[in-house]
Amino acid sequence: MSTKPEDIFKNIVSHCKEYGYIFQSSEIYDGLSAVYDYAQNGAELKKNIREYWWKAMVQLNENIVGIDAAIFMHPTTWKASGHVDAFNDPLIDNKDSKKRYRADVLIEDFVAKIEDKILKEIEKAAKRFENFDETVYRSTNARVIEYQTKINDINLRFKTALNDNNLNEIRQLIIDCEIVCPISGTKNWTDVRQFNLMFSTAIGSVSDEANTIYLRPETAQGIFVNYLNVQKTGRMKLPFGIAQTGKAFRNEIVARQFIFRMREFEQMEMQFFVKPGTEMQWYEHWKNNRLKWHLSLELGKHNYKFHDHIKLAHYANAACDIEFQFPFGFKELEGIHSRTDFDLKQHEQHSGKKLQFFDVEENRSYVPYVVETSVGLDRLFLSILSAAYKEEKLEGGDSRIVLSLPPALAPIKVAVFPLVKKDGLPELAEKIITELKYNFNVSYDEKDTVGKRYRRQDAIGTPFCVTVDHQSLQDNTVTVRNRDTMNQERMPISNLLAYFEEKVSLKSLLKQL
RNA sequence: GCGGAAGUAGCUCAAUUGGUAGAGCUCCAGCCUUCCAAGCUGGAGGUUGCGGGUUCGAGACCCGUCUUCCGCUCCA
Repeated sequence: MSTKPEDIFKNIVSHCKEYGYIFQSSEIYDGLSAVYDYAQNGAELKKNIREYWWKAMVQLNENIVGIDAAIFMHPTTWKASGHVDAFNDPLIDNKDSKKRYRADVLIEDFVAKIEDKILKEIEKAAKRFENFDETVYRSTNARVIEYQTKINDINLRFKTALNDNNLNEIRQLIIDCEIVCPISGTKNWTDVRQFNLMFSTAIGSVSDEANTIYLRPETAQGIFVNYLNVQKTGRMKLPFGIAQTGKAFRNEIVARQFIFRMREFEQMEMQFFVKPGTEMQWYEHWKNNRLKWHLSLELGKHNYKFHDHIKLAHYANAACDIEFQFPFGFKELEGIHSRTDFDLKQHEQHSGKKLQFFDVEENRSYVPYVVETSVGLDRLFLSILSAAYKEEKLEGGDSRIVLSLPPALAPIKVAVFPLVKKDGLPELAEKIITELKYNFNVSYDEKDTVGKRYRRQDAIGTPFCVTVDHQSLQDNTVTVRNRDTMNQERMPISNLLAYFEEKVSLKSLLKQL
């Protein structure tokens, strides 16, 4: 087992498979690229993370409610959000420089270059002639006319090709224009390919273009389209938030790094609706609040940092990421964006419905501003797992692999062992299991030496092991072994429930917030 | 998507020039009865990712394909 930093990530990925956390999707059919399944332990951990987030957002904040909107949404939703137009780019690669370009941008840049030439001609002419009339010049100068004709031809072909979705024609246009790659200077182009970031499918049993719907690329729009419904039926007043967890789907060009970037993934988002003008104050509030939530997991303060966006998306007036130090470097974990009133206004326009809030104090209606917190559940899962994964060297040359998961998030909270498989010890252990199983996920193991059983539980991150020995039969006490310290403590069986309740429940995490 | 590398048991890896697919760990059934892995016996587990080709013979060589890793590229 190597401890070189570049190997740690590989080891974590293997560990995930070997101990039932994450399997590749459809593995028996050679797998499906960038799609993964959560296994028996992974599903528990993921569920616990989701629950912690949900309680921190919804249960602890009186003015935040949660919804569960459908993955299928009316197609117009994605026109309004900008996903249909903004993310359907025809792409082309130069085979020599290996650089990728948007085919439409290459053509537009080429057209812009010709237009520059026309402008230069006009500039020169304007200096030469008095009483210069640009319109006349444009319609009479042979060179300008030639340029303009070329532009018109290109634009016509380009427009037709786009409308017909004729990717071959777009490529031919690039070749005919003799457009070269600015890096390699060659015209050695691949085919033009369309990358649709959204997955589409057909609703209804008869396939028909009009029935195309998309699998949502983000959960946020499910919140925006329900803004008014929730505000009215929940009698919500600004500022208030709507939270949601759920699957989203993106047809990534390159999806890699295990579960960090998957085609199907789960988001945990909260859209916080505020009075315009107060958004920066709430933006700061949620930045701090969300970082505090992450730090409560005690995975190391040094593993987190803010990354402010300098280049903002079209809908935002402030944005930052909370980044986490993954084994492959600092990467985005959660985004906090001040989205202005962009989304609600877009939906107002496309739906024709007013999505406003009546402010009693000001006696007027307005479209609220939105501050968004959006965290990837799968990335959060990976961050927790990779921080928890430890290859320890113990005294005496021993080593062990332990997942030091936050106890409240561990898939199994307590394992119960009979020290030996006889003398009535298994029976007493089973009795303890029965007492604990209504409160916690518990596990029983009687196979192999007790030391081996401890290691097995360490590997899946079980925070506590209870061992029943011969003394237990006499005085009803057992030993409780701590995963991280490996220390043992003897206590009465009757104390176990309260002891574990304090150590492994979400309550202790929530109280830190 | 491009370039490079890889794919053999659940895991980690062997298999000389192309010549009978193996080990350790894990797992299962027992033995032992032990508070921190690696004691003993037995057992299960493989069309060598998949498909084709060359060959008397392919885990190895060739072609295709799928998946993974690294770099580039893209990223709401």
